[in-house]
Amino acid sequence: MGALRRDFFQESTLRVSRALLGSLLIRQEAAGNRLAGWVTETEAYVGQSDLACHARHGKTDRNRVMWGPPGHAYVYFTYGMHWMFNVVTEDEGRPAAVLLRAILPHKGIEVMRSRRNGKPDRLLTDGPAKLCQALAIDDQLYGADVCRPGGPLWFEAGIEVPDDVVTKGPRVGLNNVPEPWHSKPWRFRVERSTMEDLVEREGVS
DNA sequence: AGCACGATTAACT
DNA sequence: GTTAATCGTGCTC
Repeated sequence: MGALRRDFFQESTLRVSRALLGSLLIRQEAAGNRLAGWVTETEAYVGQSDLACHARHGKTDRNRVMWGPPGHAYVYFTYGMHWMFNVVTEDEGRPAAVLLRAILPHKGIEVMRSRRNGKPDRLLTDGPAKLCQALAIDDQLYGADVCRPGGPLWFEAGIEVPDDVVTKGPRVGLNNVPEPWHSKPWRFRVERSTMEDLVEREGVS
């Protein structure tokens, strides 16, 4: 299984968003914990013209990493309590990123349970802030290179997800975003149970 | 300097 | 279905 390289992310954000489904997100902590999960939900945020994208106001201290080279982590804090994790896409100078919205836990589930305060397993990583809590992703990982296996965070090629089980729909949580951006079908999702079936079929232990 | 609001979550009716 | 929690960010004055 190969790690996803920078050229994987230096691509159309919509294609990267779709292609990340089924890949394995790996979090290696300094303390020694190795956590991992299969990506089951993403959203694409595409440049300054996309009025849902944080790049819409131009480059700021918070979003500057989106203007940098692809394959780096854009981590931000919101609602006064939650962290969100994105991967920067497209060519350097073009601000765009994919938001990681959900994963299916694979390794380190005990650690995830404790971080998530003993919540039921199906609620451990089924939201963008939940997966950040479970994987201990916060501002320390701002700008981290996710193309370095053995670093704090990277992706490996995982399970192939066929088109007929992928749901495309509008991005969620965009309260004051005008059309047409509000309704662009830039959210990509696989049902948890479907992902479990695909994993089992693949015979991954 | 002040203010409205957020790429959410959990708890509640 | 509704709503509080909680504070950094970016906009307006």
